[in-house]
Amino acid sequence: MEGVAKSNQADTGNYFQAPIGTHDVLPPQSQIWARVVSVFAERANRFNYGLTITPIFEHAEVFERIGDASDVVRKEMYEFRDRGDRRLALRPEGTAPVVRAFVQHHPTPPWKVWYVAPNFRYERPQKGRYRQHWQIGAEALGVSDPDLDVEVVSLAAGFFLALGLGKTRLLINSMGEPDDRIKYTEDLRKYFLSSGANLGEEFLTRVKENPLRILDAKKSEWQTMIEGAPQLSDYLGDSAKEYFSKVQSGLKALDIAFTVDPRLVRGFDYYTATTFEFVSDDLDAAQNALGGGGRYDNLAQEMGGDPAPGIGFGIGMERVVLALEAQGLAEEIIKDSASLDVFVVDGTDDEVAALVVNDLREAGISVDRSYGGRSVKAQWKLADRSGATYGVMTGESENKNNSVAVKNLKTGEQVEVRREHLVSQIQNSKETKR
RNA sequence: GUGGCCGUAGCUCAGUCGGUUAGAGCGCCGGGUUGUGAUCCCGGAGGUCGGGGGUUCGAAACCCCUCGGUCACCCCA
Repeated sequence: MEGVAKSNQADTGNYFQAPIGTHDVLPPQSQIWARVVSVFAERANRFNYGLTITPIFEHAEVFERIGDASDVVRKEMYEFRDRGDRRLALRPEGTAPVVRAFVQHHPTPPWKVWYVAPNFRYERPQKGRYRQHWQIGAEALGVSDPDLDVEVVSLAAGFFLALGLGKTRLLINSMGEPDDRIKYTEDLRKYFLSSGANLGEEFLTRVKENPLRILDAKKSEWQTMIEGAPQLSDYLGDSAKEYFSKVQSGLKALDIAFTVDPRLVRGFDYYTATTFEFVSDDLDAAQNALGGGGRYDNLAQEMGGDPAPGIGFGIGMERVVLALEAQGLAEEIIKDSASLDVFVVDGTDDEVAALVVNDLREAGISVDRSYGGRSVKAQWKLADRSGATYGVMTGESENKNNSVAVKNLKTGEQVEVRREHLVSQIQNSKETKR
């Protein structure tokens, strides 16, 4: 967007809605997000990865290190100058800030961290692709060891499994060492120029700028030619080959299914050696990647730090949620997490109901009530709709006995319970339900 | 950035070839006697027909612009 906006949005009254490509996540949908994050956090903890929180914006230079050939940097960054005339950018991806933090703080390797954070990319939104999207991810820095590659992949794979997304497929590849890749890129360019010279301007531009990107293009006219292209695997040096085969045997040992995809090149220039991607067949092919990552052994150095290898991945929150919905798991999660134990109906004019609510809540029982002085009938209606297991009502006659009415909203059965026994009674029934 | 489709109540949608006060289901609020939900019955609130301009005696419907959504490409999570 250059210069002044073409039209005055105030005319249309559309200022007060979420900006294009962003959205609000509200209850009960947000329960799914909470579940996804907690499942990941729990697994990250088991793998001894610690939560890391980096700024939502960084100096633009941090992200420029992820590659000049990538569209994310070239045309999708939310870049701006602050009042001190610093060039800043909203985070477009999760790895660069973590590497920057590693370079800045010199933690003892291996430095194993996880994060959940929003990313920003200025692009046309569509299903599963937004201007603000959340990624949940993990990075392990300072050590180059195939076992660590396997650990990182296994963290992600186990996460999908724990969520019930067992059908997620894992694709892996090796980008080799920088020299291998340079040689390969040259040959690839030569091949494309000789065999695809008549495929148009767009094709030629890409051959020039980043021939690797042609490999995963979706254009059907290009497919035959792509299939005949030289394969990166034939260019790997001995050490890269050995590393990659160790990663593969490590995955096999852990029973993690994968497919080697020689055309998996991924979006950022910083990848070296292992790259991987998790795809879901439940999502449309246009954005079926749930997550992906790889090794970036030169990135720390490019940020001015001492050479330090690293590997990590990012998983798209919105896409995981889409996959859960496609699998029919989303509703289940929402149902599971909406568990109100008690709804209190206030049948008197005093403070008793408020006290009952408070006693139950302090005892760890989830409780709601109505406000605004509604009729008892209306309150029972709300109790029903709240999904609570029990309705508890205060009333004149119960007050005389220091008791409340407790009604099982599923069975309709109702008993009078003395207030000093209420908490233990509800707690016991919760226990037996399990 | 390019192209296709779409925009009527909180939600899902109907609205015939342009023709009076724009409808339904669900949801929401209230009532069906004095303190009891789910079913049933009755009533009610809620709409600048995304916004602006135009054509017309007359526009939710037709045209243009714009905002937004959606899908595809590019690219990516």
